[in-house]
Amino acid sequence: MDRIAGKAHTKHYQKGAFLFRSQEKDDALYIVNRGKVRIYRLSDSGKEQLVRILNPGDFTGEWTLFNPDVVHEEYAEATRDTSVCMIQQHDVQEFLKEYPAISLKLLGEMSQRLERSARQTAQVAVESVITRLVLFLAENVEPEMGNSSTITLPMAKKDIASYLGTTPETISRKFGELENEGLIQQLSGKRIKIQDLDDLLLYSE
Amino acid sequence: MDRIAGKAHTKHYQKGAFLFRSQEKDDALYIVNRGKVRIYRLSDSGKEQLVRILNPGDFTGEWTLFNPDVVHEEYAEATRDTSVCMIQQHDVQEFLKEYPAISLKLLGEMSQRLERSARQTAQVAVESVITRLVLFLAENVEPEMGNSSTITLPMAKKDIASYLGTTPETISRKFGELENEGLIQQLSGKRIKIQDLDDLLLYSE
DNA sequence: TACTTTTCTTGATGCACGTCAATTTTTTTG
DNA sequence: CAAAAAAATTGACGTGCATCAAGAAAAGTA
Repeated sequence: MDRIAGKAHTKHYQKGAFLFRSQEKDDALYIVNRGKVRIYRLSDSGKEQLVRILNPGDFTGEWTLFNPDVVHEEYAEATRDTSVCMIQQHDVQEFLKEYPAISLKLLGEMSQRLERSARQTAQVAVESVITRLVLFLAENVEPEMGNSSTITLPMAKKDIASYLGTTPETISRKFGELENEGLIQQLSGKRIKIQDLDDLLLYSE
Repeated sequence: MDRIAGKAHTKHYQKGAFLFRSQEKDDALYIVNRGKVRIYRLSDSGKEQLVRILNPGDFTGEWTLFNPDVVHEEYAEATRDTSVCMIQQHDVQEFLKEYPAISLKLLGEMSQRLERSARQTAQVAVESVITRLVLFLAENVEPEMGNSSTITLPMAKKDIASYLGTTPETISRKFGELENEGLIQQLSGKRIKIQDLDDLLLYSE
């Protein structure tokens, strides 16, 4: 750990700053220390698709690690003041060779991400917006007592829209629909009360 | 290599047989030797989404390797007579610990797959069908002389439809559209002639 | 606390694409 | 090669959701 710490740089980003933008990534692994980072892609037509949100402890940059000199097109934007820990590609490679156990951990994380991504694709491809939204909510309930619980949305609704491959307008309407059906209640400050999770999940015609 | 070969089993599947189905996967790594395997998912509503097609040399099963006892929901079906090489999870772990270089290779492969998957999600989410189809074609041209080339579709149109998150009917129509525009020609036997790749790529309103 | 900016909501309208159904073409199989 | 099965095509029709626009609410800032 000490050795790693020795090689790592800490870097601060103000809200709105980019850790990197499409194509101009310097080959490093980024580990979020504090703050929040949106990772998204831009389509040809200029619409953005949210890929993932990085919270403290999460990392990104693995792509350039193992496939340097192949560019890819993600944007990483700090959505609030953020500090990250950067380790250069070269150094990471060293550590991985020296401590194989880290590779195994990494492989575990990567396969989880791959799983999520595949599920995400499948959902966007074949499920209706309301179904995607319900599944999204279900994924974000903190397991609590009983079947009713309240959750705090992990991101703004416009980001949920982007994540689910739809528009803010539609998301707004679908939330309304769920509320009308008595399945959820929209409280203040991104908090949602779910009356009954099973009922909610059943509501996907 | 010898050591690995010693642990590996070879297994044959007839066309239509499943290497594994959702949830009932035995913890092993599958490497395709001969034949072709469709990996897909089933949505709640029963529609399938093609995730990937395995050709000789490709592998799957990494998920259970690093996240055993977590089920996930992919189906792997041999679309023709296929032989695969199976290595038990336990043995793979051993090899990885012993030969760290393999982990690095694996990580490279995984990050490529992750990249593809993320791109796939983004495309399905925000691009129109015709754009997705064009991009799909562009990804499958073998780099050839000049700007015009012919490609052989790597899968049936119905599979392309499933892969791109749409229906066979729509795919059929979009191919027709592209042909009417003089951008491609549909030859016999899954062969497509692309007049000019740049023009094709420009055609995505 | 007032001001600015961002996010969210709501309505009206249109189209891309899914669905159902029927036919044709291609592939598979004995 | 003929018969059967699977895949592809074509038409008619309906709808889920995007889009544009404009106002309301919330969050951020001074």
